Amino acid sequence: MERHKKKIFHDFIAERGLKSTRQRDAILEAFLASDRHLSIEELYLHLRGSHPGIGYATVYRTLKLFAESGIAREFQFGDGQTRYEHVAEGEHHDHLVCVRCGAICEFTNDAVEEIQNRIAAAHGFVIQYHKMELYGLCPVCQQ
Amino acid sequence: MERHKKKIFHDFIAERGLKSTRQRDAILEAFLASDRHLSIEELYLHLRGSHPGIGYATVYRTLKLFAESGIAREFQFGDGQTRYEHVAEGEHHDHLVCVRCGAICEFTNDAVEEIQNRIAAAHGFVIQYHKMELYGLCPVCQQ
DNA sequence: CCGTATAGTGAAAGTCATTTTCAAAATGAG
DNA sequence: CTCATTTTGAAAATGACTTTCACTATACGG
Repeated sequence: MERHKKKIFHDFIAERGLKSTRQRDAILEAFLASDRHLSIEELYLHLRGSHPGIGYATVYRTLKLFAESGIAREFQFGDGQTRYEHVAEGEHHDHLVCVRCGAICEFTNDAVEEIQNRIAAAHGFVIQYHKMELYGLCPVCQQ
Repeated sequence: MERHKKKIFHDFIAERGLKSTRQRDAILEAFLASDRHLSIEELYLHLRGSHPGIGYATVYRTLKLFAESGIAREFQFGDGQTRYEHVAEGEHHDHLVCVRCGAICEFTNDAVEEIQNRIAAAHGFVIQYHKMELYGLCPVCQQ
């Protein structure tokens, strides 16, 4: 899976005539090894340990490339920071977000996909993707 | 309905020991008379016509109060601006967003509420609210 | 290997939406 | 009306990103 994503990204790089650099590899490595739903700042701080000298701007630019290549997806949960999560081919999931501690939990639900299609049809939209987020208190924060 | 929202807001103001000012009234008026899903900038520009002199900061501050009082809800659709929409008591709706022209269309669906409860129960969350957004092409943008 | 065109990098400056600061003005309880 | 308190507008500050720019690294054609 990780090997697969690396290949996807390298193919993407090659296809666009971009170059493979130690920074991009380091960031890809860190991203794949990371928790899902990392913010750029979190990833940047994480990287500083093993690869000092990698700049903020490079992390931003590289994460954008990940998103374009399809191995990552941008996400915003209202805390003002963009987060990037891993994308598994063919799998779609949605999120539960704890309003107190910020914990993010994933779930998949087929019924959601079905509803989406019904609603889209009713309004004449051609859907490309959807987001569903449930906000509330996680088990821990309920005390 | 609008009268009702004004009352809710004034009660909220009173309850918190805040003051009622001409600016807040003007902004409330403009907000209630507006299209739904207005960004702060749009509302600000709209207000400049009838109430020049109202500052950007005041519009921001006041919209936040609307959200706190429950008559408005903050929303982000990935275009970098926060939008505020009217909240009708007891009614919840979700959105269809056109990825090309930015048109926002509302829909309500009871099945969504039911799914939400099932998923929340499965993960031990106590849900406070949810967001569901379907992104795609609106009928016009499909050509 | 090596030269070179081209892309990438880091630091710092620039954006842009939103927030805060602060001195002056308005509100409203008494 | 008085005065503590809240608001306000303008401008400065913030914070998350983006761009700029001079310098460096990559990779393809010899």
